[in-house]
Amino acid sequence: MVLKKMIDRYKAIGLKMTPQRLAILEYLDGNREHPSAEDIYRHVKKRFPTMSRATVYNTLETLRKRGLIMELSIDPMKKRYDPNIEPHHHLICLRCRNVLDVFMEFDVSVPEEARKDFVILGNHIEFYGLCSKCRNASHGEARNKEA
Amino acid sequence: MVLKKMIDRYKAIGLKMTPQRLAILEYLDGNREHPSAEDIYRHVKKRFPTMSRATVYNTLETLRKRGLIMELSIDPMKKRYDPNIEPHHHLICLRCRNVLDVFMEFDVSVPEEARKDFVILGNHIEFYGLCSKCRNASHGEARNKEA
DNA sequence: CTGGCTGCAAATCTTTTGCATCCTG
DNA sequence: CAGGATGCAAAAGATTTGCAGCCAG
Repeated sequence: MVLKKMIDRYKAIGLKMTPQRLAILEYLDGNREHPSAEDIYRHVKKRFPTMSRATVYNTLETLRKRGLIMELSIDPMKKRYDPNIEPHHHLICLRCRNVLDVFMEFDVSVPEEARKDFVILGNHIEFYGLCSKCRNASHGEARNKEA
Repeated sequence: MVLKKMIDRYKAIGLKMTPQRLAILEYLDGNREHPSAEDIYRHVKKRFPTMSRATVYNTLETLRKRGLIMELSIDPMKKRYDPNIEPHHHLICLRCRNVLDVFMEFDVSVPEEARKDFVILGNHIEFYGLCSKCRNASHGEARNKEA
């Protein structure tokens, strides 16, 4: 269970565990939907009516800074978050913006000369295309404006 | 000259060429800075004081839909645009968010079974790290909040 | 107890939209 | 001269910030 590990790490760093944060951590645990801050807010607010966006944003930023979650630039309009911090890549549906994980390693080393003056610390591959739902539907499901 | 080609294509599609749009196209022509809408707005406004953001956003969206420019999700906070529509990848500085082009091809094919139900139309690799400026400076240059 | 956390509100930044007017083709 | 384009203002969406009060450690 990743959640317990997260909580332990969380406390180990000296952060306080509040019920609000626990709810956020629980929601993120094992979540494969790459939710946005708003997604998270809407979800946790159900059981936590007093929850505020500020708390969600604060918590996400804290988790990100401590390396417990990853911030994704997959969506042009908003940040999305991934609780899976192991290096992996993504399949992104151009139509509905759903995101699937790709757990594979690729050899994408950039030759010395091409990266002169630039220290490469990691990489991330976005594969873009159409998920099965959107592929079979020339209508609906769309959350963006490809055209 | 890419600009002339852009203008020709622009007209060929049946779009009207206005001085404002020409200014935007000129600014984008050969631009390697991967500017945001605001960057473009600020620049063209200098010579075109009446220029409005709406015009910039309208034009960028039109260009994108017609495939004359690419919209990049490189920056978590805003869209950035690339007039170079040939497939290529990017080196992204985590500190100052500057972006360098990488004109290389990589073999990143995803095995059939791994992409079942997902039609892959393309890919884009983000290499993240530190540019030379930021590498040598533990201060300044920062446009974001890595920590 | 105390510093970090919460939540509300206000502010900021990016992008979109409505609409009257303008101007390219 | 028609329909697309412009520009202004207002709205919407995403995120940040200020601050008083709260609570986990």
